[in-house]
Amino acid sequence: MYEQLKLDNQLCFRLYTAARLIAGAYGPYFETLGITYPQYLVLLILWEKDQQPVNDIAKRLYLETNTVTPLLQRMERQGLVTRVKGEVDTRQRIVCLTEAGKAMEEQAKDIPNQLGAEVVKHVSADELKGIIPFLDKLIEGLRD
Amino acid sequence: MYEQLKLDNQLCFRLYTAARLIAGAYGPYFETLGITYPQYLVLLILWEKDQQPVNDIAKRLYLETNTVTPLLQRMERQGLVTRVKGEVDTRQRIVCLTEAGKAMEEQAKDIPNQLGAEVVKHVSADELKGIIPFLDKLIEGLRD
DNA sequence: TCGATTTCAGTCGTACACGACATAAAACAT
DNA sequence: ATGTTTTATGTCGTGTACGACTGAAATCGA
Repeated sequence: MYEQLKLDNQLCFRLYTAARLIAGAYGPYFETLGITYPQYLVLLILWEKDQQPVNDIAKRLYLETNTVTPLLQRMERQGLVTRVKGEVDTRQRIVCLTEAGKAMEEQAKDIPNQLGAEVVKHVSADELKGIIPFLDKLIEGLRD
Repeated sequence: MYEQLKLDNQLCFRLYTAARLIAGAYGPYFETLGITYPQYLVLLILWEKDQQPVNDIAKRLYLETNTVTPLLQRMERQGLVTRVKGEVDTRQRIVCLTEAGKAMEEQAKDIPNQLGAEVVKHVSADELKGIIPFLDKLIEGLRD
């Protein structure tokens, strides 16, 4: 039995599990809104700045375009966004919020704090603050 | 623009991204072995203790059985495990390593350290140590 | 300027991940 | 003992994720 092969010694497993469980904790909120976690991330990006090409959204999420494209197509079917041909660069597809997509920001604005309250039951806000730079360095380092 | 809705203020997005990027960093190693990241986790569990029912594996990974079952079926097709009916409780399916599955432990034993060396290029080993209890508390709290 | 290269978005195939549901077997209650 | 409930596993449908690849458009290079 190699010590380094124990599941409990794997940082990666903890990250993978924590990410899934937190996404799961968002579940009830997203169900109400009729969206999923990755769709929520796309909305966050578009609420910050509307009308972005697929590529910018994908890069921001560190996802491949072949993941983001179907995701956006589903969001378009649900009436949250539209995808219009770029005028300057016709290869691009510019993703724009619909009125329904814009309106959802009001519905979503309390979600982070409610989730935060849930999380802080288990870990202190200070610990939470400490984790952020660590994850940022990790992400930056593995970005490729 | 609600401050709490900025992507950069979301802990969850960092966890989600870090988990995906680390799993991606494992990619080349797994490709050599012909397995995936979740399959690797199952192998870790079985290398610790062979012959476990589906449910124990699922609980250990915090996954649903309807995720683990197909995963095990694929691993069976690849000749890494067998799934035999439980003798005490015939509802159970006991998952057993094949010789190929056991042999893979030798092939995998250096992966964690090699990955660790990669990660430590970007974050110190101390920071890494500090993150573990945080993630454990988070996971325990959200376990449900 | 025009052929080679790169970039943008997309399709396709495979593998998770999970909610809803199904089925059989074990455990429980009366 | 037998009907009810719970448990273990599984199927099915939907939605990510990503590698390999494609087609069209922009860019680059000689």
